[in-house]
Amino acid sequence: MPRKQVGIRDVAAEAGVSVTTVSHVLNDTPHTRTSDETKSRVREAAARLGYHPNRLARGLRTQASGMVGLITEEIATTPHAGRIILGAQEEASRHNLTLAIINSTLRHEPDVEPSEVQAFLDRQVDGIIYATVYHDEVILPEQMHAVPSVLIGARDRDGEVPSIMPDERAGAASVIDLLVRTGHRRIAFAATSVDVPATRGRLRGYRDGMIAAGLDPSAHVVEAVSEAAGGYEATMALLDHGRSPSERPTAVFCYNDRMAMGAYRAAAELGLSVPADVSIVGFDDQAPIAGSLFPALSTVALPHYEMGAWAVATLAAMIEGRDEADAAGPAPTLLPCPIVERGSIAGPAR
Amino acid sequence: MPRKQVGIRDVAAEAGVSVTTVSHVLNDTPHTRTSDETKSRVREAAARLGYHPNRLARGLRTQASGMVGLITEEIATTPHAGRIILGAQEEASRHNLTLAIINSTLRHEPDVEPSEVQAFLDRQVDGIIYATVYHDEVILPEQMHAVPSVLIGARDRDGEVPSIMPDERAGAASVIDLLVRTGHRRIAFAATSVDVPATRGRLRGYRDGMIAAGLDPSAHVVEAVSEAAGGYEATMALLDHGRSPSERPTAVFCYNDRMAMGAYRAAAELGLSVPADVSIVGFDDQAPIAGSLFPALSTVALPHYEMGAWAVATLAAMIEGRDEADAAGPAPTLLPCPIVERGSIAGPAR
DNA sequence: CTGAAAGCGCTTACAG
DNA sequence: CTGAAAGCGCTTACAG
Repeated sequence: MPRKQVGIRDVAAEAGVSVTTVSHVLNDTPHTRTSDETKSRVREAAARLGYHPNRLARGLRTQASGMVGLITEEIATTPHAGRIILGAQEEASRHNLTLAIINSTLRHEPDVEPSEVQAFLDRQVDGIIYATVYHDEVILPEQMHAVPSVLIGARDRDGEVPSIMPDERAGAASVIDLLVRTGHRRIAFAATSVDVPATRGRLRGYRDGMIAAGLDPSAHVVEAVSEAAGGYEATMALLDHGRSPSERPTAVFCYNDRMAMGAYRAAAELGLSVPADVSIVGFDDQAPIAGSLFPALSTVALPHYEMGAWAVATLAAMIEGRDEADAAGPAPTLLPCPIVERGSIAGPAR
Repeated sequence: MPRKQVGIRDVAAEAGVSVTTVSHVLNDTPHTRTSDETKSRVREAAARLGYHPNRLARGLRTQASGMVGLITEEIATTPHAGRIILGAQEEASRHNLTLAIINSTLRHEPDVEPSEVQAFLDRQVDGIIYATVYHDEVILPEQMHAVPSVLIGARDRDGEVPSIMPDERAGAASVIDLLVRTGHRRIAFAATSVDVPATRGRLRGYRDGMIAAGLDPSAHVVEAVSEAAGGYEATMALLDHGRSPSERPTAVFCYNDRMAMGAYRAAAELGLSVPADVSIVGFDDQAPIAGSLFPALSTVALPHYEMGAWAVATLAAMIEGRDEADAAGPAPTLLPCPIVERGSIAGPAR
């Protein structure tokens, strides 16, 4: 191992050509003719020396660092963030881009902190992704327009930056449709009341599904906190409200998997078996929960990986000035939330 | 907003000084005298123009990119990875370093893939972190020694790279000690048999704790798969083995939180209340589970955030050539696994 | 088909 | 106390 890093000059010397030629050969520069013999001399010299171009130097010269910056809001509190990062990273690798990450602490004002954007701009990133799962809208700082940018999980208030969100509404509607097709008619919704896009989208989807099936969309809706405890309470209220079995819901759609976890407990305490006596579905496909419940929970998955990948792919298109760049447009792109069927749905007991 | 990025030359012109002076003033270069009047002229000019030094150019010149690379193995499958990243990122910010991330797919050979290391080297990172949670030992590629490196969750077989691991053994022993002090004597271990550091460490810790209390370390150990289903089976076997209540374990220490989830279900089916009839403890403090169970699960936390932060802090020390760098030494540093007490431990029923 | 030279935006001996 | 100049390692018109 040579102690000093080998540079393009070393390769040129080794191959007996100029650095210009080395650069052209190694980069396959278009509109450049080099004899095959020279080409292979250069390639062999580079290989022999173990030459790897310095991306910093190249970036400085080409004004393109080959880096994209991902600002994640509260990666700490969202266990999903990992999959967004994974999707972004893998897509970045495909485009030969490097992904840098900065975590942003959650702020109460719905606007992105300039200092984190600036840190990336100082590094000459070619693009910036801002990922949030909490806001409807976000106000981007001026600086973010200096470079191609995309938004995950929020809409740009000014409508200038492409954004992507899960289609929670369609996801919820599709799982209601599945329950209907499985034979259920009294389908309850263990809802929650925090005013974020997810709560509204899932409620709308539930209503869409019920109405499409000709069912009453408000007869079996109960609100509770979006935790296991809330799911327990909501399900208790739903299934044990002094109702006769003939008017009791046969399926409970829970706002999220944590609530579904509470719903399982409520069912168990009421002596109801899942899914024989009551079907339960969740939302989120949250890593350890959905697969660890018994029976395993049927739920609706959030396309985190896909959103991360979409963000980088869109950025890459914008960076390369391709047409897809504008195709995104100001309205948020919606990504489907697929149903993950496991074992918690069955036809209603007759 | 000026369309062209403002450079040090613009600041020099605006302030009426040379770029040398601008650089000295803005970097507070030691052994350099500049009149206060000039200093403030420069600073004002920089502020007025909104000047931010190009880190790429600075990196090229100083041979220090200010970037550290984190290679995470299978971030996808380990929900914990997020906290490692968070710890690394926040510590990096403290050192004015930028964190870049590459995901590495899990390989069967216990050695790090060179191409991912090379990708970072090409970017002139100042240091590399390789994070794994699966291996005992890892064989690092030659190239990784070109730059300061640290290992998370694995030991360097060659003993050259500092590494950090959770002290699973001490963590397990401490929670057994807690159960003993709470009055338990028949403490079972729902173990698992995969041969990784975590299984061995937790088993040893369990034995340490039992022996320290003068109890039989093998009377109540059952092995099962490390999932909820395994925890259910193990707990069933442990609590319902045709034993009389007087010889039944009063506490079950589960290999991980997922198994604890199954243990809860087993207890419920046996009509045993947690923690009145049986105390249950887990390990991992896995995000949605531990807090979502009822009662909330007492468990042992893995120091993911701390390992990420330690890695960057150690790297920073090595980069700056400080003494702490060598203090780490070849033996893995062990980080404590703190007990997180929630509601699943109580004194044994008399 | 190949190369000399300028320049990306900084920092840093060195000179004055 | 301040500045002219070299150079980090590349790419890219441009010339031959």
